[in-house]
Amino acid sequence: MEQYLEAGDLPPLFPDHNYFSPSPLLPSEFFQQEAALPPSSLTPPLLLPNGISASLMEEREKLREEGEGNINGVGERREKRKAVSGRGKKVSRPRFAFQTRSANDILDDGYRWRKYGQKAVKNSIHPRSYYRCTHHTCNVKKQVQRLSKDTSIVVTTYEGVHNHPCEKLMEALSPLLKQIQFLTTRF
DNA sequence: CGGATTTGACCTGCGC
DNA sequence: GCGCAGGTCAAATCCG
Repeated sequence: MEQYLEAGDLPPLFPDHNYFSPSPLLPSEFFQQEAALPPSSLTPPLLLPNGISASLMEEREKLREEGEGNINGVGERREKRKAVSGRGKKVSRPRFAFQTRSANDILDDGYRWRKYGQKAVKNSIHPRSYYRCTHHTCNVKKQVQRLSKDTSIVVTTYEGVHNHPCEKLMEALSPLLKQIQFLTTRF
């Protein structure tokens, strides 16, 4: 389900950024604002990019794990990709996007992200960056792109839901939790 | 030295 | 079938 952002349903922890999405927008609507992208290139709601299914992604993950330890050549990689292509049905993943007005591209949302790619976007001077959550069991992704129309605005698109607590949030809360625990045992 | 980032190659889907 | 654009991979490189 492609989600709208409701008031009070803000993404977690944006200490240094001015949240900037007063009206709910779909991810595709954000990119429609960005005239850089022709409507035909907009990803339909809830589908993975390029129509890759979640099951296909899982299969690729498995292949990557199996291939761990040996260095795969390009040809071998191609064979493996061929082996998993065209299978699985399209499974939807939750996606939502929002805008922030910030000089910094990287939002501190409390989660840890590893950058795995960057692509130049057509008709836009700013590249789009691709990030994956570093938590080993979590395959949430996000895309970060600065609007070419208004370069002070960063559009972040999240894909998937974290299956683990936010590290920074837990870190911030732990002294408080300890104190509560202490007080409840005393009284 | 290990984890994160960079970056060119590659894959896939889509429109013509 | 071909070319283009978006998304991903993984070797090389960087950095703490």
